[in-house]
Amino acid sequence: MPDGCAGRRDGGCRVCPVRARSELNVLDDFDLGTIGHAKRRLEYRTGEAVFAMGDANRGLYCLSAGVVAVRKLAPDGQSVLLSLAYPGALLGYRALLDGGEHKTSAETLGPAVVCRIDQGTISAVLRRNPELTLELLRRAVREVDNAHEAIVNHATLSNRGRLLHLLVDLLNRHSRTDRDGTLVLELPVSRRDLASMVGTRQETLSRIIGRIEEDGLAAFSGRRVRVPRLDPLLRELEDCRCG
Amino acid sequence: MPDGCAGRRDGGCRVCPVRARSELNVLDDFDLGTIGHAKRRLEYRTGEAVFAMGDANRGLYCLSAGVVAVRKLAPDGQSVLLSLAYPGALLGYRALLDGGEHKTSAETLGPAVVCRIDQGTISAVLRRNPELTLELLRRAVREVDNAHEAIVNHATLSNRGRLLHLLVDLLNRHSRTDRDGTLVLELPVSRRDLASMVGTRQETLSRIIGRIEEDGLAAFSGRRVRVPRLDPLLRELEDCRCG
DNA sequence: CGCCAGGTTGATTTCGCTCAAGCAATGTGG
DNA sequence: CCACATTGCTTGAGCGAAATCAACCTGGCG
Repeated sequence: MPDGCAGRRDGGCRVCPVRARSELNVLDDFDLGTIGHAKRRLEYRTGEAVFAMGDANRGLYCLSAGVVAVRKLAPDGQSVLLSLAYPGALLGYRALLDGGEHKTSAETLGPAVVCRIDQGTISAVLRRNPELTLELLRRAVREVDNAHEAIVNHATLSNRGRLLHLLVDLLNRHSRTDRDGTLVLELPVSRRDLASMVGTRQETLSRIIGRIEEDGLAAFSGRRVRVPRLDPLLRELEDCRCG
Repeated sequence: MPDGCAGRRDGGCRVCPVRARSELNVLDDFDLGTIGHAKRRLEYRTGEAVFAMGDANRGLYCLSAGVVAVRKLAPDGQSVLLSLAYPGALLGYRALLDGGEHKTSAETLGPAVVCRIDQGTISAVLRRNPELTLELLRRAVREVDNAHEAIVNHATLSNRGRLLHLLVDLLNRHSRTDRDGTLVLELPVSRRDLASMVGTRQETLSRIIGRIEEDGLAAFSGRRVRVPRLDPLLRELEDCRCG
């Protein structure tokens, strides 16, 4: 089981420390009790699908522990990794709102725990709490902004620039500092997925990584990345943007 | 002045045929009266900015007539055309919601009329109408989906494929059928912007257009595009996707 | 031991970018 | 009314980056 005691039966959502980080934290005790009763706690192993593109909406998912990849399948079969979700993230809210099928798929990248709140319950709670709607709206707005930024990055940065950008993001998200001050990052994804996020082929990615290592910006070894100094990385990024 | 009698003083928003197509159509007469009083009708000429990236939020904009380009300025100065807005579209709702600066700019592509509802008024109306929040949420969700689709297209389609895709979109949006059955499309944007939407340089775009003309799929002449048959265009698009 | 998935490396080719010139339409000032 | 600049678009030549195809590691596993 992954770390985090979230989603346990005892106390339900009311005391769930992960839930408190999600948009659901605007709910009062009553509604938390309601969804705490109605929710189902689901445990996944690596690589399982929480939902898949084309699936009918079955409610709202609250990621309690683990990391989930949000992908979209292109008509030609190849998949594009759109984003990573971490504990506290709500998944499937888009399909919930337009009542249609999921337009993305969510797949665990490691052991994970997800709580599902069935459609009837969450709809009722939503109707009772405009606050929650507003919070979801803010979330959606952030997501639009992120997507726009991704589009702009894709249009203006080089492959190398995008990889560096992604690295900085991931470093901010989950890196620890070694005793000698180097940042250590455990990549949550495979090379293939990494390439998909950067928007290139895995072979090309491999070469880019090689060049980054030559430049001494970072050292890759399997899924472990060691970054001795963050500054040169950021400086490089600035150069990519403005040059 | 562009076509459409929308946004006139007489009757205010209540009778505005354009407003009825926007998310504001969930409001009742009372609230429509409120915003009808508070709104200001703004007339723009070609190429003027409704708001610019970095501007403080000044309320919600309802596009009444004309076409508006939504852009994002990259740090290096080049601009990326993210989407086009048509009458009935609400603009600036994202900055309104997170209370921060505009993260995109909106610029008229021709003479246009926009109604601005100041922040105080629209905020009050929003508080009173969870319906409207929900409607905006649906809108935001659609926008996320669109952005995701754009990302996937960018990752999987060729330049030619993306241009064809864009053409089909634009044909659906505003083309008229000639007497001999050919579709005639008046492009709302310059070559430069077209290139930005496709994600390429204008020179490259020019060559792609040349090849499309050679293949007899469409004839470009300035901003006028004539498409004799839609089917082969769609077939090509399918090929681009699956091949 | 052989197999296999995930990853790297190499050789080749294709594609799109850059720089540069050309061209048509439009505007401007003398 | 004409010389001249400006703008928007097209065309061309050369080059560099990345896709493609293919071979080759390397570690895990039956």
